[in-house]
Amino acid sequence: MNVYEEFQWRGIVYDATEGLSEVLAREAVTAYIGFDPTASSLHIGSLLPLMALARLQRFGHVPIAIAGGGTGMIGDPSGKAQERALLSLEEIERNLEGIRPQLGRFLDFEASANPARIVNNADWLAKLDLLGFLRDTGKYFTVNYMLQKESVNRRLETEEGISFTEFSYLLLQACDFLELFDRHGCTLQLGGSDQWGNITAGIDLIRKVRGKKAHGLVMPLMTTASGAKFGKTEAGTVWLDGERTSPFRFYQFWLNTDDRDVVKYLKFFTFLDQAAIRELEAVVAVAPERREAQRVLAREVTRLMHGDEALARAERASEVLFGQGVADAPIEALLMAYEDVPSIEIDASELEAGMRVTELAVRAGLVPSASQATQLIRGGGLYLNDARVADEKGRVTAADALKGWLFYLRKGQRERRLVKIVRG
RNA sequence: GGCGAGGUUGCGGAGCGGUCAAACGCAGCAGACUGUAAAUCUGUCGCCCUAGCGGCUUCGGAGGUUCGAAUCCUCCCCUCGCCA
Repeated sequence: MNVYEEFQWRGIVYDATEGLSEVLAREAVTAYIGFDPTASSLHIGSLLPLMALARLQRFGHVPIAIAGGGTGMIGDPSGKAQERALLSLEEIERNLEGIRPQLGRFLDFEASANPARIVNNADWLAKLDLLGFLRDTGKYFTVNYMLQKESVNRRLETEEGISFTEFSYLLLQACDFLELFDRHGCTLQLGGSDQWGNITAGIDLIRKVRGKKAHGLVMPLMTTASGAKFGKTEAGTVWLDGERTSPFRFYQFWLNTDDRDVVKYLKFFTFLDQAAIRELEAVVAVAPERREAQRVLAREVTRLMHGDEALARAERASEVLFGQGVADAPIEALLMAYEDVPSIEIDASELEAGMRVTELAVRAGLVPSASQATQLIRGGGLYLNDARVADEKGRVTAADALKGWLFYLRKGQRERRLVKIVRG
């Protein structure tokens, strides 16, 4: 099996250029994907392309990840209904620093035959001079061609329109592809399906300027069966950065995958082979309540992203918090959970006179204000140490804490906070 | 440039002098049911608190009329149609 077939059975080929399948079967190809430095961490929306690079490398091809320091200065209009605010240079630099190690996690730079690379397109885009750019690149593209690109066309129909800046984005990404073709013999670009226009622009440029054939492959945009945005939870975006989204949360996110999506996700986000996934699929069909597939998915992806140790902790914390009942849990288990669940500390002295439950919930970060805590309690959605809080005016003291030192707060089923009492 | 329609709470979309923090749908949050699922049903859904026929800030912007304006008037800004 070659990578293309691998991609196909996994369902990640949304569209590809003619002949790509043959090329991938025949030779080792250098391929790239660009990542935008719009935040200091990637989120799980980037997981699919990251995995695609990793798979390519496993099949002997050479992966290049572009950290878009140059394109990030302009802003990709693809998939965006509105013009975006420009990022400052410092922001971009900071974001790149956060993103680089995340890219590295999926790639092997030591492979002797096909080591991966990370490059920053600012290295060449920043050096372009306007006149040179207009003559060397601009001349190869008609405005007519650019207007036909969906990303541009859609924006032409909006009230806001599209700035010349973002309109030009297409050409920059085309330059990237040409540059990587020249520097590293890169002949394949991958991306989300919204990138098709940008990718084909690069292919066209390479053909016109170098007379060579390059390829593109785009992957489906992530959607969930319930129609909600993929990667968003009550708590917000699911980031790859463990500081932003703890491994515990990350693990929980995958564990909560809809039955209808789980097989798809296993194909997308794990290295499990066809047979293993088919087996899990069968379990989902016969005994969905076991959530075996979700468990495996959560385990695989968490391990990949955060490592074995963090995975073990996330699993244990999950067991304690979702298992038999926190009140009966052994102290070591609680301590362990304390490490992984969002938590705060409060001083024992603050509890002497009794603290309002509502304030405790606010302090723990479970709700933004006492008002909302009150509403939550009225709706029956706030739990203290696994018991529903009934009195919105109730107070707690150290005597109410588990083992005398821990409060376990819960909002509904999934949002949890721990509050540790410290003396000092 | 002329004529017409319009800008409402995350989105969509009612309201057109008081009873409007503003119908309804979606999204969100919580409850029931369950499998830490989906679907469904229920509640909630501007912000705050000492939770009350409570306070504060909203209906493109600025003024004005009125006891009282999202609703009326004036000017301005911005969209969308049609005509030129």
